[in-house]
Amino acid sequence: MAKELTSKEDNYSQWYNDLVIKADLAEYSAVRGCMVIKPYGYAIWEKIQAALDGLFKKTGHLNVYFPLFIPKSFLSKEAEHVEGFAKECAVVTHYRLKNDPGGKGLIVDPEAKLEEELVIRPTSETIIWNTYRNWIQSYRDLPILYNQWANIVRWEMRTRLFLRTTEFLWQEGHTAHATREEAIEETMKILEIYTRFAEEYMAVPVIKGLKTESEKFAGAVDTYCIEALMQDGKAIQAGTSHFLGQNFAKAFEVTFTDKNGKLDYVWATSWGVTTRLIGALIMTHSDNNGLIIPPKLAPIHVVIVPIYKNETQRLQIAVKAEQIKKMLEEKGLSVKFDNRETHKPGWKFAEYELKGVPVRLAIGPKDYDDNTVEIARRDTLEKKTLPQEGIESYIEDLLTEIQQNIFQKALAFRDANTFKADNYDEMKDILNKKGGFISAHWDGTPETEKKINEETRATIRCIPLVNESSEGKCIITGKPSKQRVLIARGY
RNA sequence: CGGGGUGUGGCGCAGUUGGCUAGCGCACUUGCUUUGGGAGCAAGGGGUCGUGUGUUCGAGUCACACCACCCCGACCA
Repeated sequence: MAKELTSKEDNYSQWYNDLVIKADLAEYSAVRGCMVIKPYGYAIWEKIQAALDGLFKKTGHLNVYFPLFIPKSFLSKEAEHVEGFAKECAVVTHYRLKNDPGGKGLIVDPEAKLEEELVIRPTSETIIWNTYRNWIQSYRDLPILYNQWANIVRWEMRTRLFLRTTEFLWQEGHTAHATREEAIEETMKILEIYTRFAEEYMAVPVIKGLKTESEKFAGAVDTYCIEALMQDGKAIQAGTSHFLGQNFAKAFEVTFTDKNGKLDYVWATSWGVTTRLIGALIMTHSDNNGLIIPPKLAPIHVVIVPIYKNETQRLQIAVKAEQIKKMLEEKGLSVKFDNRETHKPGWKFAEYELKGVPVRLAIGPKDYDDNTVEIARRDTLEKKTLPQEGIESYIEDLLTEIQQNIFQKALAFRDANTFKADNYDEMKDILNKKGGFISAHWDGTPETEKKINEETRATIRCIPLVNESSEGKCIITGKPSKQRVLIARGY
């Protein structure tokens, strides 16, 4: 009663906003377009970081940290890159404030103007490649496989919690290679890592694909992505991996001597995922009762709620709860025993459902007498009473099952909302009625792509990598097409 | 930047044609009773009504200006 969520069916976008706020993941800050990520939301981000960081390290990547500030001149060195980011850069022009002589607080000191203005990084390719120039002389210095966890600023016109904010957190990998083949291999390797992470940890099924010319990263030769489908039928890009060719090496004069003594430009990749993943996570699984968090990313796996009528029972049950908590922790699970006396059990049940804790245990007087425990799973809302004996292995298995179940559910949803369209009217009809992924033939031209976007507000999300090649005709122009592309309205 | 909307205790809102003491729900504090699906009763604390100027005997209410935020578009992960 205290916290009513707007229902998904009623207003999806409001449901999402309510959920983020009421589950205490994040809130709006005093700064327009920027959010405060609260402990529970940040805990999910930390889980994401830990898992991805492990996958990066296993494949030989190391973490570094580059500055937040980028000299303005760096950005302009790669022509397409400037074009892509110029419109959304925050710029530092001064380095000092002073008291207003008129007595009205602080003003920017006009004496303290920077000789060269600094851009707050919208991405770090330029400063990193400017630095890599000094680190690379020979093929022996390659490859460089670095990543950084950082914050980024892109001055967005319209923002939404986690999905699009002016400042956001991400990881950006920047690698340098001796050959084109090796750089492409790296690009694909990372795409695989992202796919695995999305599906195995986030339980979000994704489509691997290649971005079209007009959708690719400014400065890349090829941009690969993973695309997921949200419950409202809109697509979201969950990660990108770019093959940068020699574009940045040329812009920053990064050359190396190869085995044959020949001078060449270095080959590059960059790749990233952002706090937007949290938005995708929410929109893939959650329901009208609140969040559903996959066990592998849940800050709390199991919550234990005690139920009692008097002090004797409270103490007895607390002892039992602590025992169970300890057994579960020995299995490596994160367990919260909510023994607050300030809230009633019913309140706690609702609260942890809202927060998406995968498993809830309730122990009351009856359970105490019978050596049982009531176990409730968040994904299906099923409740069972089971013996305390062996509960820890049961829960371990249950968490695995929940992880699989929500993935399967999301996969089934995506499959049920992926449609083939063989003409333009059919496509528009699907878009307007239910949304979802539309698989259709496209003649490959930017003009047709633009027309689709302008007339339907949908975009070509990607050219799927796993794709039966099928001859067909472009749904707009009727020109021949060799394969279908994935079209959807997106976030 | 265009269109729409909202600013009133921490949150969500009501407040009539200007009228005397600014109210309701939630949250908060204290006490008692409660505790297996968001408890009940009682008592209490908390407000420059977004800002400024004006009209008026009198402004939360009317006028003008400004500011902030939210939603919908164009841009984007």
